[in-house]
Amino acid sequence: MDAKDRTRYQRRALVMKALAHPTRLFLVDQLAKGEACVCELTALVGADVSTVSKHLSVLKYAGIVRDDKRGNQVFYSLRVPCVLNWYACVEGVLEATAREQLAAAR
Amino acid sequence: MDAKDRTRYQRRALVMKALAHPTRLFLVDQLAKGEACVCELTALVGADVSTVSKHLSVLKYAGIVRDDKRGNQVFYSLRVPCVLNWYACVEGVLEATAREQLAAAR
DNA sequence: GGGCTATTTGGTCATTTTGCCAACCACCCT
DNA sequence: AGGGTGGTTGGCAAAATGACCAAATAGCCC
Repeated sequence: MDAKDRTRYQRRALVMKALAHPTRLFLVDQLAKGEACVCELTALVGADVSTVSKHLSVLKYAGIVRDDKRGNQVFYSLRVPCVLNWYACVEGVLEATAREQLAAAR
Repeated sequence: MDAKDRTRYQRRALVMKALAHPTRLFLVDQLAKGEACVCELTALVGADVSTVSKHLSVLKYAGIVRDDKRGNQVFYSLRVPCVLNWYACVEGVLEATAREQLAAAR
């Protein structure tokens, strides 16, 4: 892995890292239904506003969501919906694991 | 986000976290070409064997790779190839970001 | 058995990540 | 201007991660 590879994988990892947190996955899931303001998302998550705001800024920095300030509030929306396709794969991983554990226990 | 949601997103995050590291992304990329033993992967990564071994165990725990001990060495292979499809999306995110930054700088 | 190679595990330390609070900024309204 | 609401930022303590070394384990080969 030379220097060029390293920066390439680091950039990719930045995007993955942004999705490597339960709250942020939840936020993406909510935004899949349509844009929402920080206040709505905060209520749904059930954490401090500042916490949710920081999670959103991580997603934004990674390029996954976009923000749009309208009047008093900021609306976030998905910029790259293709991440939603990952869920099927993730569920596949989890199911395969569950199945395997069952088989091992038998 | 109730307790049930939380455990669901935590399980998903476990899979995402496993891929949220440059070295582990590199390992998955290598394994996409076919199985490889820890010694080969260690040489490719260029880090301590123990470090690579731990990265592989993270991937294994997440259910992304599988290990197979044959004689003296352990061969790892991809268990869920669908993660390879994510790269296109990640690259899409990165390209969109790059394009947008160019536009902003203009 | 003894030595050798391949891999995992335990321990330690430095770095990063998270979450909350408090303070601050931006916008709206009167 | 002054007050209220909605968000972001800075700071800090707690928790999680990552990398290396050293030690332990497992499977050859002689």
